[in-house]
Amino acid sequence: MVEKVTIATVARRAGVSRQTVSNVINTPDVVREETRERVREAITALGYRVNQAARQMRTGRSRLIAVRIEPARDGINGSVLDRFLHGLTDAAGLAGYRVMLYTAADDADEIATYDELLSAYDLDAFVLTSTHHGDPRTSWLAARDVPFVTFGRPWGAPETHSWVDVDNAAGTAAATEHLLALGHRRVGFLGWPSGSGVGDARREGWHRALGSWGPSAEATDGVDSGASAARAMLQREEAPTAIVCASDSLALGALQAARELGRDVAIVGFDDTAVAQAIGLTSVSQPLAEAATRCVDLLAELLDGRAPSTPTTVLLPPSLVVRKTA
Amino acid sequence: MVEKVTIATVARRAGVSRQTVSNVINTPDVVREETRERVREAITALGYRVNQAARQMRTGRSRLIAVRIEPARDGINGSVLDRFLHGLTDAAGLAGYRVMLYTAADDADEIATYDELLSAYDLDAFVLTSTHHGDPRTSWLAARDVPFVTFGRPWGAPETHSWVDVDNAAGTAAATEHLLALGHRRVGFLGWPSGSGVGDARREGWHRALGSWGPSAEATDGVDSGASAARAMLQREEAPTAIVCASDSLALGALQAARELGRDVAIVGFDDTAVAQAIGLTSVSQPLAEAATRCVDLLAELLDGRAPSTPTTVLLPPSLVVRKTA
DNA sequence: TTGTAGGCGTTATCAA
DNA sequence: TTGATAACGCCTACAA
Repeated sequence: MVEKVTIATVARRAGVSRQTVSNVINTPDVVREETRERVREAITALGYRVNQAARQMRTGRSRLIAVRIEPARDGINGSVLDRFLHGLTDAAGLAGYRVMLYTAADDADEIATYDELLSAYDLDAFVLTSTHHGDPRTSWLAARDVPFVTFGRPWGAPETHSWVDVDNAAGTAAATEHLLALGHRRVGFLGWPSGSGVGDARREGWHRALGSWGPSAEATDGVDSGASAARAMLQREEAPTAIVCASDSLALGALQAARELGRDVAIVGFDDTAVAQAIGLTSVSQPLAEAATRCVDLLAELLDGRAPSTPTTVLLPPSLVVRKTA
Repeated sequence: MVEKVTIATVARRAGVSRQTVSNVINTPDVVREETRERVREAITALGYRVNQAARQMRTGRSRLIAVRIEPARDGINGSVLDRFLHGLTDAAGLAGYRVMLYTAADDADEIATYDELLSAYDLDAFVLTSTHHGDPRTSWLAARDVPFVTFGRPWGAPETHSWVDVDNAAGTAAATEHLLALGHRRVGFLGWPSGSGVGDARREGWHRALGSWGPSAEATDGVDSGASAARAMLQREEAPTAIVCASDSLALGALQAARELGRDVAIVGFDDTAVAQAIGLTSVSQPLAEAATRCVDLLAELLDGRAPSTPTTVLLPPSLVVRKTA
């Protein structure tokens, strides 16, 4: 084991007090240039690094942010969170923060975890994903003045906190416009049952781009339910020649239905998951790495106390990845 | 902000000294039952929780373990790590540890990160994934007496540390036996170029179950390269009627090739990724949650100093998920 | 079995 | 501009 290098070691080597070393690290401009240089040399020569635990004891801040890792329920859509997490870890590292993971079975469980993480580890902030209507997590955190941002807007709630989200409606709108440009006129929509925020926005984008209501159907997320809903839609009169779907799972189902029926239907999915890449499904892609970076930016603002009085909101445009199915 | 509850608050409320409270927490058997109960009541009544930073200052241990989150390079295989991470976070939580994430561009970068995490956060241990031949990470950690386990055996290196791995050969062997039981006699193998440890083991399992060498081909991982390798294999004389693949990506490629050629070929993939689930691909599934749990078990052993003198190794059997393609 | 004293490495406060 | 001192919350050693 290497001899532990503390601020005292550095101070001795540079011939200054510990406090001066601390100042060089935290408030460099208050130290005379010459002294500062001497201390910096000592720091690099000794390979000194601030001990976070000790710093945390004094400052009450841990430079740790927490995010929940959800089980990949669907499998297909699981990798979305994965990519977001990677981006978050990268961006946080650049800003001098580390990411801690936790799991939770539901909202109540998650709130209990906040409580524990906060008192045991002095967590600096949280990043919440999968926001939804009536989300109890944000108000719990807000009531305790715990800094946080959400990836996903506060559905149905007042915008009292900063958030980052992807413009879901713009995504399906772009998909619809792409299909219209290809010459399709009867562009259908295969979405989730209404009430889910994200799902409603995706339907809304399709409707807006179409300028009217085309054929549409609802199905819970999944390949099989998507297939049967698509089958029904394709067997109606005035069946669509193209379908915009709320997810890659639904799109995959639609693809199966079209194939079974021997119909040539253009299909666009959402999320650009691995499945889409693998089978050549045209899909709407969320800028997850950028979303993660923006989350960290907002968090850093909050933590540095330089946050504007009104919460910042960031709406990122998705992009359409055109492949073989449309 | 709620008033901070420290060990002193608890001591005051229970009418004992701080030391007694500490004993109740860390060495309960040394405290008289009656006192212990009184202290415990105070702890729950006040909602007291040990402050990890302060504890860490004294003990030098952080109850934090770190694991690298890799970018989902392939997309298809990316979710494997995701599921492992989720299991790890769960298991670690149960054992009183938290998981910290980091990213790294390559082995050297990862080693630099170890150094930083160790001195700044006093990390207790690391979980390494994606072990490979000539892996410099394990020796770096071992040289510094840093506790770690690997998910993946030490390919080509002496077994000087504990590891958990999935029996890759058993997976492809089970796939091959399944195909033989279905009546196939010419069972081929589509794998990665030799030299990759995991890939070689998967080929070996196929060979072992077959009892001889059948038709085989090599391709770098990916749908397209898998498709062209499979196409070539299927166009040879004595073409296989079934193919065991080293990954779902390759399997997907093989599926495409078979369809193009109008051939009815049974296909089995590896990893049971989202793609396999979505398209009904029969695939070998790794018990990732269990692998994660075992990693935490081994780590806990190491950290509690109750590790056996020889490293423990755990080899988990994968299972075959039979779907439509075989 | 319980209590007292001291120190882990850092930074805030205040004095020089 | 720099330095001395105290304190963050906890645990180890030792004394009672």
